Amino acid sequence: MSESPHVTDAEWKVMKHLWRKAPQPAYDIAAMLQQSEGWSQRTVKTLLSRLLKKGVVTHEPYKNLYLYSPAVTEEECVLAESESFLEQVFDNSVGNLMLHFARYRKLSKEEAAELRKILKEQGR
Amino acid sequence: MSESPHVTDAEWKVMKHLWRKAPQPAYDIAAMLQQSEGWSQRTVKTLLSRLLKKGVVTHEPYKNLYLYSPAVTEEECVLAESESFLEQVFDNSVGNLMLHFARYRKLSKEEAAELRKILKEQGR
DNA sequence: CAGTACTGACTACATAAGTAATCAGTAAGG
DNA sequence: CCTTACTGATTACTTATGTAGTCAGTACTG
Repeated sequence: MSESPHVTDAEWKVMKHLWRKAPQPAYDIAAMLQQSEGWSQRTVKTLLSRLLKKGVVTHEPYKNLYLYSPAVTEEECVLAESESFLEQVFDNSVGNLMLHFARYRKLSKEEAAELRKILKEQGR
Repeated sequence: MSESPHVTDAEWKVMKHLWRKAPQPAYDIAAMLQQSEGWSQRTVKTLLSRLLKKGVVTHEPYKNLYLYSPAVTEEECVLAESESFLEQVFDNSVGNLMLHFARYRKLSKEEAAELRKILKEQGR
């Protein structure tokens, strides 16, 4: 089930739109991505078909077209992607990963506070 | 210079060996990866050539063969990979990334302490 | 009811990536 | 010196990915 087949970069962008709002007709999704990415409608259609085949999105007939929806939650995808990244780049060491990002990218005050809270909770 | 051309999953594994120890003859690298990944020597040679062409590794003649060395540091690659991951999956929000990993993966006491230190330093 | 404008299905095509075989050169062993 | 065992270079082949075109069906327009 959580066997998410790899979602590629381009496909990921499609998913972002679907997670934000679903169900949606291909047309609307294509329109957005045409704007943001400069892709042709065809390109978006192709990406949707591939995502369908991979089982990452579903569609239901609506009038004479289909309405697309995500079949996996964003959380699941983020998790899968994160795990593979963690493994490949940081040899599965969350510690190193966290240190890396803490060093290279500043957190906002709020984020830092939130993070401290989580650390504290995990503390005991 | 830091224009690291994308290093793929398979190539990344080769780099790990090179970062751990260099310079090394192709033979040694291939032997290790044959063990750990079950790849044929040919496969490793191919990966090395591609890395060479991308300029991510260099080689110097030694006797009748070449000794390979990384041309970019692990830090550089980790950084590049991390930036693109951060952007794709977390829309460039380090905060969200950190929260995600803090929630899904426990840190050891030492790591948590180290992280707190960094947070504190950044605090002011 | 004929034309227009969309839609999804299918097809296309170049480049990347994973995985490996063939080939020619050379150093070491007998 | 000839065979053997390696080496790097070149070539190969499959699947993935990015990007998009063609085609047949259908709903709205007039």
